[in-house]
Amino acid sequence: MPDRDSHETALRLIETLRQLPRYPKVITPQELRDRLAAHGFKVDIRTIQRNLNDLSRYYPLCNDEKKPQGWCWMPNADITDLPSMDPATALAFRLARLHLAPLLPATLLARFDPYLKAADRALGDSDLTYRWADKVRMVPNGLALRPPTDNAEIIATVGEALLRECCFTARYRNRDDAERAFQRVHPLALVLRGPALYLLATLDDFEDVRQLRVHRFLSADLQPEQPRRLPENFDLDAYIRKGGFEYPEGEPIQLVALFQRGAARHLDETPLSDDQRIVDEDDGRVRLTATVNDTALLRWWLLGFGAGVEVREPAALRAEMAETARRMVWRYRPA
Amino acid sequence: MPDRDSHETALRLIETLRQLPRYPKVITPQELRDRLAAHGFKVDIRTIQRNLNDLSRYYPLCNDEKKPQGWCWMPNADITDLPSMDPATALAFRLARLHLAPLLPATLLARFDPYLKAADRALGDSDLTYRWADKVRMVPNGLALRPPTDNAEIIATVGEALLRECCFTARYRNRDDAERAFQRVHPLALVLRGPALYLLATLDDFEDVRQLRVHRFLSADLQPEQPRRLPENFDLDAYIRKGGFEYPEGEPIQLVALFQRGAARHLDETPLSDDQRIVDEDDGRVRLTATVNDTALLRWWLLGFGAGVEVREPAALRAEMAETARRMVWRYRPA
DNA sequence: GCGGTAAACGACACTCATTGTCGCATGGAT
DNA sequence: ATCCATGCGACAATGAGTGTCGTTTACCGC
Repeated sequence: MPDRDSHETALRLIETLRQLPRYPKVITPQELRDRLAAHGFKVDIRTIQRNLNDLSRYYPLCNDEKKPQGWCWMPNADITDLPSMDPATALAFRLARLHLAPLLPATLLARFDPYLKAADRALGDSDLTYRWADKVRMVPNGLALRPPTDNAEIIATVGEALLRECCFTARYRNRDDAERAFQRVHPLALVLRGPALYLLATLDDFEDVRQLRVHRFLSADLQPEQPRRLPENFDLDAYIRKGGFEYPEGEPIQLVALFQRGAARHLDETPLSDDQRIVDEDDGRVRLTATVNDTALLRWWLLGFGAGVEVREPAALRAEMAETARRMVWRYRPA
Repeated sequence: MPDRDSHETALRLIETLRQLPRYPKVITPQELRDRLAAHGFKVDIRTIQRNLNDLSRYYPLCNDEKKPQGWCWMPNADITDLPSMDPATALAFRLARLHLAPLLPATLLARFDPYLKAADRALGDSDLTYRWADKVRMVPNGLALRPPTDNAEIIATVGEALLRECCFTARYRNRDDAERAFQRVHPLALVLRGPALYLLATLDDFEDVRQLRVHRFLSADLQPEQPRRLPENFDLDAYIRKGGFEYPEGEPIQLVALFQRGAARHLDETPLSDDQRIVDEDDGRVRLTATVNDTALLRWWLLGFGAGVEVREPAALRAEMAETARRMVWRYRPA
């Protein structure tokens, strides 16, 4: 792309900044030369050395003082977005952060911090001294469970192995605290259930698909040379649908239930299904009709209303609720 | 910052790209000159005009053909991160997206798309043809309610008014479908409850704080000149704590409950509280002890287990659960 | 329709930032 | 100790980027 007014230098410098990895990883000027050449920038190594030194005066770059220099962004370098973040996106990040705080492992959540900082900066730039902190909140509508503590490196390794479709070696702590070591973990998929992160994988030479809690790994080391083995006919969606994670997908049913008016209020605004209908009853309750899947979660959700709901149809579900209620009473029978 | 080897041009071009807003907004070369000058780059307007034309050959920029040209990034322009996204962050975005899909209004969720694209690109760059799509899933651990449909412009306007602490005019549809018009909405805070987004605001000349469902706004127009009025002694946290959103914060209690073993399994890994303890009982159940807040959500969560849980302490809560169970049975009494 | 104003743009010459080359210093490996 | 690769200072060449100026274009008020 050599032309008059091409700003080739500027474009190359931007590409240089893009190619630089963040701290733990580094890149040598030689490698950088190849990468840039692949993007159409053919320059001398000397120029790249100079550029890196120059750029490091304006951006938080650093290099290990090794012989083939390894350059990288400093670990806490701010993120610069092109185009930079607009207020609406900044708001989305703020709100997302509120939602995610109890849902994502802490180390993954921390990955968003530079973006949140970018959001604040994007706002601060335009003479708005204001901060979101005083202006957005979340009111939990579920019980806040503590997300498991985790290890940043291990999650990163597992994610990278999954991505690169290679194995990793690992030590793992069982539910009963027994420690096991695996020579080859063949990662198949990551599954989130609430805040819990599961890895589906086959182990060593075995064929069966196992669920491993990511936060139970004690160590994980990438084996880039060891390609992952994929079991024949593995179908992630089918695995989940069939109940691999305790929540098998149920059949669609036509739910009819009577709610106390207050209890069902927010159903108006966040409906259960697209075809949901709510009509007033004579006794002050409301009748909800909706097509939903017949799952354990549905029961759990209905039970949460306590005596605030009465299932009318289907009859089987009504019977089940009634039976559950009787067993609850029995639980609390006087001794 | 004029110096030998300063790469002043390149730095200025990067800053130019940063200052360019995304599509609906535009910036004129004149304004750009002032902005750049504020960052220490003093150049002729002619140069900026040239730069913009040059840059638009390499980046998706466009200008309305108005007389003072308005330049901007094209609406679907990809995001370039400096430093670019690493695989672990890309993974975090993927997982976050899974969590957020049912929680954020669609138009806010869409704000993340460029970042997800950047994530894919970051991976694709390093010869990994691989896509996350087949490898990450979420298993919902709550009933999936439909997030309300919303309007991108209205959310953006509300967010911006909140941020800039100015009013906006609006038309609003009440719960009972009556339409109201407000000359001045004074935005105080945004509150998320599940997927529902509420604006706390005072209206026109009134002093009382109202809750407005953002997705019920029919229109919203920013009034940048009209500064927001803040009621005296408004305390967002206090407002929520006192039950402004139906979930008043309860007193800490010492919960003791017996769970069926299977039901409590995941409590091991995502505890209720930091001091939670779980011990086996003789009858095959487990005894959970934890300090939690005595809230409606707690009841709702406990009820969800149906007969799978028995609250032992505190006595008041036990009595309440027992009473609820009796009323449930009564609900389902044979006609 | 018409003149006035402001912005955009083409042309051009100047200059200095950027680059490749070369030579020397440094440091690790054989 | 020697060799090789790398980093870096110096320097000269050149051409990219800049300000200036003059012309063209579009818009606005009268």
